[in-house]
Amino acid sequence: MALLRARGLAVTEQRLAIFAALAASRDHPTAEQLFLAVREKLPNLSLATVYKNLEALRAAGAVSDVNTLHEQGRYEAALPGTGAGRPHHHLVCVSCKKVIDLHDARLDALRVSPQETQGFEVRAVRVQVEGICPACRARAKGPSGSRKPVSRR
Amino acid sequence: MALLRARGLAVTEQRLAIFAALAASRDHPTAEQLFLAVREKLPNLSLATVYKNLEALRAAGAVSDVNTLHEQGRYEAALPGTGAGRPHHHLVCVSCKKVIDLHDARLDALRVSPQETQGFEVRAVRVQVEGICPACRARAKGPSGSRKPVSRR
DNA sequence: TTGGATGCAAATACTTTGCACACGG
DNA sequence: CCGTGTGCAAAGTATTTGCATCCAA
Repeated sequence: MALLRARGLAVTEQRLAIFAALAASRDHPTAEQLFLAVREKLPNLSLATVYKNLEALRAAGAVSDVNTLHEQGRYEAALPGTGAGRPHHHLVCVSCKKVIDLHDARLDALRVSPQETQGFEVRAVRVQVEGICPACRARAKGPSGSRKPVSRR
Repeated sequence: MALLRARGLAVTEQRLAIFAALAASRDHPTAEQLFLAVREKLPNLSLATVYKNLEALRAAGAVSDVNTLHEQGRYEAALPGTGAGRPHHHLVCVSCKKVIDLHDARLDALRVSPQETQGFEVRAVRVQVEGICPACRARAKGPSGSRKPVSRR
């Protein structure tokens, strides 16, 4: 809350309720699920408010996306025979959303112990390394230019 | 191609071109990027055809989504102080799209060597374990009922 | 010939934006 | 009081679907 005020964000009933609902939830709700949950308490809450708050809280560091890259589907060829389909991992630039393959035998060999998989039948273990790519790093500290990250949307 | 026919899929110019474009691409294109690329060769290709083919090829196992869960944003509370924000990993059911937290110190300790990160400034390493959750496993081999996976869309 | 595939347009789903009014600090 | 937040409606973007026609098998 002090965190919010420090960022110039007002502490409103809606904002608190949205954050509380998120913190209380043990799964990873979508905006709409949060909307439905919070609306029990605040019946005239609007879905747009939920989106605006999730974004505000994310910018303040109080909320994170479970899924970077959720904005658009991305595909890759995966033919078992061709090598294109070998399991591999990804390097993702959180600024420009670029995705680069990462091949690493050590990561491929990762296994998760059955006690931790809670009864799941494991199909794949994917490692996603998030960071800032060289181009975006250059842009960020850059010569002079704009500080705004590039959006691929 | 034999794979396609075995699945009852016809081998069309569009389907081949879409797959070829995907296999040729070293990044992880969106449906629209593929559409633009393939349209150079097949000018009256439609975007809907791209989507339909990606889905058909995915079902046949020739294409995979880089991102499971891309269909909707999912959030979690992440307050640095509260423990809610500790880095953690996820167990994802590829059938019903449920996401469950996975805490594992060994995974938290994963590091990727600088030679492999291609100049990225690494912010986080996230492990996503994909599989079929107990409920969906039960449903799949189930007593009698429908074989269709549940969609959360 | 026949069932699957294509292209178009319309429909749907998710998310963002503009704006008038309300409210926290 | 001032600036941010809210709710509504409209716009925007991503994806899916219906349907008439076309083409591979």
